[in-house]
Amino acid sequence: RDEAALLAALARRPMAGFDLKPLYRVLAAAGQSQASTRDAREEKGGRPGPPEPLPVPAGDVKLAAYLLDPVRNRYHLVDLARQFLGVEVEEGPADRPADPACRTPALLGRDAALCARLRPAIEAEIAARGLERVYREIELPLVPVLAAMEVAGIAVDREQLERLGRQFAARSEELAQRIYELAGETFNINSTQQLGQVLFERLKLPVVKKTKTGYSTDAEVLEALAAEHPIAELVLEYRSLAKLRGTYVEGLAEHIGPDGRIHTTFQQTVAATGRLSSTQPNLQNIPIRDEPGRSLRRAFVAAPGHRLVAADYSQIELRVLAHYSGDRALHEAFAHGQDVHARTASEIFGVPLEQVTPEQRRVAKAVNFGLAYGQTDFGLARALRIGRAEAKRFMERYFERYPGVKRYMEETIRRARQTGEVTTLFGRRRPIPEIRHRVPHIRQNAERVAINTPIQGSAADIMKLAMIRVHGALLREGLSARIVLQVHDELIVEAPEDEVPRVAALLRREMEGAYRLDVPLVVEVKAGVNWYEMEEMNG
DNA sequence: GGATCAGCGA
DNA sequence: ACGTCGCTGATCCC
Repeated sequence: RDEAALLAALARRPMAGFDLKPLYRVLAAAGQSQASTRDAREEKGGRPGPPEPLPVPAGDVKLAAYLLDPVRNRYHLVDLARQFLGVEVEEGPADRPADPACRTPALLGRDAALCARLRPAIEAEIAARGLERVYREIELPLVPVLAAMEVAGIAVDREQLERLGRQFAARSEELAQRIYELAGETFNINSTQQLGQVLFERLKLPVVKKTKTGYSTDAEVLEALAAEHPIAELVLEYRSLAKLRGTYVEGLAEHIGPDGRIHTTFQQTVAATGRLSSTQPNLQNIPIRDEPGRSLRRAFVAAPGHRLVAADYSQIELRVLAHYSGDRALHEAFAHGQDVHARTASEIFGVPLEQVTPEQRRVAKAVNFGLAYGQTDFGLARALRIGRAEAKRFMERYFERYPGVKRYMEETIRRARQTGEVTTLFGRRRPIPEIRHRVPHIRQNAERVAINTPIQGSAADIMKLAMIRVHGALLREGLSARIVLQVHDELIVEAPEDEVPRVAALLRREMEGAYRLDVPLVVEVKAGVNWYEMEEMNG
């Protein structure tokens, strides 16, 4: 009653504050329940009008502080007060939202006052550092979008999840028994310590790699040991099933709400590059590469009468690289809609595009990927399991054929060394003080960060803009479809069946048009009743 | 509670 | 030293 009126009043007026997304989440949830009662009332009276969109926040000092220094591990009001106002205070409700004890009128008022004093100070710094656009045009407008996504959540088929859990458990049990037989004793396979004793002391297998504290038993090691002893392969499969059961089946089930949906939290001030992250649970790392992990995606479903529509940017990071570097060959590949990995294979192996073999393409793909991360010949050699000299030849060939890319990378490092930071397309900044470090491996690590951040960060800028556009367009066009997930280069929308064609077209239009690069942005759209089986909707 | 190891995604 | 950015679970030790 009073609360509903208060929320309605808040929802009408742009607000400034500290970490507004949780409040927006409350407002979005209130708006949603209001809309559903209104729809029920108007059931006989024709179509309901579009819902009132929440206003873009007028300011958020936490977001501003993140843009000023995206590498910090926290953005507490007390730290900002010290840094920008020179005042020393104890933590209040803004910094301890989970602690009801500090939610006193005095401290609530104090935090509000701190916030009000901080805003002009921090926003002046935002303007001075050229961060006005990324702040006003990206991060602030994104707040209501993320809040709406979190409130929407994604529907999960608990039965399906549990069915998979039972399958994983049965196979897991089978593997454990065979592992104990081969080991000659039972032990905790999940314990790296105990597993190390079994493999390297009891079975006397060769030690290929060590960790700080003992034997390494990671997948790379076990794959090498597979040639020596049959236990290794069994442990590998056991491990992957243990991962699926613990992290995904049980971990996800705990987060299914009374509405049958999982409502993740998108973190907007965590990733140093400007990406979002997802927690409680993380829905940005649901398995896809291999079965049976991939089958978990069958448990992510559309509500009855709905479909999931997934739209992903094709090769967005390489397109950003093409844009930044101006490299002719890379431009040409994208301008002509070529398969870039095949094109790269054709360049480095010196064969016509049509004669590229799958193996050559696989190698080229690894080179293309590694590039954006500043991978070395050593790393490429390990990834492809080839010799270092051969890897070095591939990389040299690559840079011969894409000289613009080489120039761009050298220039990026040079500028980073000069300024101590790198920036993205939208002017997002990341300081990299280590780029001048005298210890080579620290400096080289900084150089990789300098190469990767503008690429990953610009792709993040583009995706965030696209999310704002898609959310706005869905509301404007009076569609009921809603964005439910973002996975870095992919958006998942839940749409009523009859809206699917319009939503697919809208996603393509708004995502491809989010930003104008020197090469086209291309979006691939798929739809289905769950996140596993999706049919392409291109054309 | 925190460090370490491991493994999932883009 | 060797690939960027994240998050979570299990174990082990404090």
